[in-house]
Amino acid sequence: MEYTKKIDQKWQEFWQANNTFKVCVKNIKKPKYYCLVMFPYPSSELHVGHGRNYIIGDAVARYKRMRGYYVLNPMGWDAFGLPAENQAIKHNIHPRAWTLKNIKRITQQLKSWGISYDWEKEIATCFPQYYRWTQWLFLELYKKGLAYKKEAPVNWCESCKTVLANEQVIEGKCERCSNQVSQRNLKQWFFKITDYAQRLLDDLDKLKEWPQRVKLMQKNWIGKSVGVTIKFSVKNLDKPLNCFTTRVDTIFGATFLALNYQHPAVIKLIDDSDNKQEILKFISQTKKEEASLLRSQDFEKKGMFTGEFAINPMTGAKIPIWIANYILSGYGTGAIMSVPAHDKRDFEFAKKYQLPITEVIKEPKAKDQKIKANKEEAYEGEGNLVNSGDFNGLASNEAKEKIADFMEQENIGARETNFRLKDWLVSRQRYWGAPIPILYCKECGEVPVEDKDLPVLLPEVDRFLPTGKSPLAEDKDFIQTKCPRCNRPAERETDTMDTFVDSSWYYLRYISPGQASAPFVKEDVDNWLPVDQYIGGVEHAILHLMYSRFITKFLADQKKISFDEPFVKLFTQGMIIKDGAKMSKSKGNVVAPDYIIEKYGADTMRLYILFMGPPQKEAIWQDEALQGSRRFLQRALRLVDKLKNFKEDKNQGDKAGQKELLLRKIHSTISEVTGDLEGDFQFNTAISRIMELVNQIYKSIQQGVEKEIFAQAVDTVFLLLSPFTPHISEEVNSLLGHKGTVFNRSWPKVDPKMLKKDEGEIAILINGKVKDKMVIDFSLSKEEVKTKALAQIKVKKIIADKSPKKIIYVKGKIINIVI
RNA sequence: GCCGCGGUGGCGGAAUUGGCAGACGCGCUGGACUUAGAAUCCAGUCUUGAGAAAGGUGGGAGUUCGACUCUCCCCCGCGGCACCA
Repeated sequence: MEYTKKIDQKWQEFWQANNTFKVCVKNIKKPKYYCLVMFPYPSSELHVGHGRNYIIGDAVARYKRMRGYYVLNPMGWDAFGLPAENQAIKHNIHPRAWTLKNIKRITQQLKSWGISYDWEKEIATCFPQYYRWTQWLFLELYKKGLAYKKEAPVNWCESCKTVLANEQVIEGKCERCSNQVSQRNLKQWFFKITDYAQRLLDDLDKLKEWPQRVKLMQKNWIGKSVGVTIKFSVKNLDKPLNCFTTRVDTIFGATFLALNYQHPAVIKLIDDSDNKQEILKFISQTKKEEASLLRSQDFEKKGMFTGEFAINPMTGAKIPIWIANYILSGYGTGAIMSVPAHDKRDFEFAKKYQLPITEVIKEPKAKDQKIKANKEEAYEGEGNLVNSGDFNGLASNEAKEKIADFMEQENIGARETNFRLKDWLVSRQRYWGAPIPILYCKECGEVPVEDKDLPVLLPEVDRFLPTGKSPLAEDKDFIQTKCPRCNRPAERETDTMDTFVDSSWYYLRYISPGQASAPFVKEDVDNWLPVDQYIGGVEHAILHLMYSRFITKFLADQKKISFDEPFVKLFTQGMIIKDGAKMSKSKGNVVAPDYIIEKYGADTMRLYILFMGPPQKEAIWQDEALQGSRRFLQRALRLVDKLKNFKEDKNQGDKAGQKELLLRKIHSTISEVTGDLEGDFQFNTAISRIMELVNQIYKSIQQGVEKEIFAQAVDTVFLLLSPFTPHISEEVNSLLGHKGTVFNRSWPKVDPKMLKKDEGEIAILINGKVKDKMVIDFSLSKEEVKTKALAQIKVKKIIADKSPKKIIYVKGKIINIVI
């Protein structure tokens, strides 16, 4: 039997005609399994580098189905957003036309790969029937005070005349044109994800089946810090200066304060300063430097003394207040206490400006010469307190608590928790997104669009090129409307929403994609979610996966759904590398899947992609290695022909126990392949074990074996292969006389009797080195095995007159003789 | 700088409650079949060595009867964050 494109087509048509993968959400007859692959941006056609994602997902979905689950495997399009828009601009067509063209093309590609989607569940975020509910979500958040507008600095690319999402700023430069990105203050919409910071952090522990590194990345991104905010009183200020620290144990070493130039107290502090003009000059210079965002590498710490002093509340010392360019405005209070002896940044600054350095922590086990008498570097570790009044001698940990207690008692400080996580900026001054459903009325101010007036349709505009203002702002018909409260003229918000808002809830929509009266049906969503297996690239570890968790928690709080984590199990696949780089169009190293499918068939490509290496690690594409998969499939298919023409030689008998050998191999293969798939989707080893089984079948038929067992072996091979090579497996399944689709058959079962071994080969080690091997009965005792081993000729020769000191026997594996 | 992941033949990669390193595949070498090629089949393929044998999982130490696997130190590569007080 020859594997041709016709087989692919035949079975793809069969699946479509028979609705093989259609799921009726209301009718769950078996345990459900929601398998979800992150939906793509349809901004270009797919290459094999993209393919890995969908092929892994498909293998999982097909396998789970054969394991008896009712599997939902949907697909849709993250169709709004900058990537699609940028491509459309580049090709000078409307983003909608470009997007729809790509959707059509990618759909055809996915179908040609034999991906088993239930296409009736298809969604696209750019259609009004979808984004109507994205707008609904915005309004739900708005009603709860979790969507709000404020002025904030955003990333701005002057060449593209647009704001950029954080993820589009790569090393301070615009992803598209490599221009340096600057910061601008604009009035923007935010979602208050910070309200959920603690829960997003705590619930990471619930996600037992997420990769550790993704959880760590989220943890670092949330960046929780526990510490104390200390009040430093200043003579000329009516309010004290608050400084947050995680190292309150070092307070006695705080020898100056440092403020960001934007700190509200700065104006007052420098008001009477002799060199006010100089300070103002310094501030404007700092501002300029900060806007460049390119300050990471050769950033030089600079600062100026304000002329004012604060009082260290513990020592009572007068300490100078500085403005410094290394203090962040957006974190803590924008002011810090500087402890140069125990913070390397403060140390560097103090050295430069000759500020006092007071050591207050002694490194516990440090040798005397290592103690920073020479003050060449800051000691940032913990230790015991010195020069710290009543707290001398305490260990850092204990001191932190005691000093915090003391400060709270004396009202000079209070315990506080800070997060690095910032609120989520969701507005974009771009065309291709869901309009933000807000209007502005002269009388009533900011007014949400009424639910009955949704969707706020994205208008057709002629010019959607970015200018810095939303293209919607040029459409008078769009802007002008009436206030639903007072019926007076009002204007619409012209910004659109970040595409990550669209994708923060799409997994809920698949359950009832056509639902017109609600975003989803609670009962159905509760039945089908959370997603059992989510599959996608690690590049979404923080953004999309954090936003989705946030939105799910919010909807759970509103009792719209009954679960508060969207994805039970997460799998992040590695990229495909070719010629030393990630496969991408811009690098010119893409491999077109269409060509491979045309030449070798979809299953060859699928098998190769799964066989390349562990799916969670990056894999290197080698054109020649593809031949191996092809060769293997042909070799396996030749068995089907051999089986058809097989004449069992009854006279030959069971040479060398082939019957038992092959039966054992069948069952051990089933067991191992199943183990590989139940584990962390080790497709590569699963496939290699099936290859071994095929090799064994060839050996066995050469030796002579019963036809029945030969047939069973062939059937097993193609059953085990079916999640990977569905077209070929369907074809063989029907050739072997089974009716209908192979995916209605169940996964082969292991006979545990076939795994047990009564005898086998073990290695004989002498002093830990393998010297010989022997076949033994596993029921033999240690003594019997020892006697047998010592009787081996080779062993005798090596041991000679020496006597064994110790013998270790590991049943079924090794015997080690120590001499 | 901090955090995380990784380092095994010519190549992709197997093997970890410590127990025969290199499964499976690619490539390569030799042979069979063939007018010839393709395809297929057989044998070989970690290194040194004719062989016996010895060495070998980034480097160095350690624990152990036994270490790719565990501990400590170091080197290299990749990814994330990057002045978060």
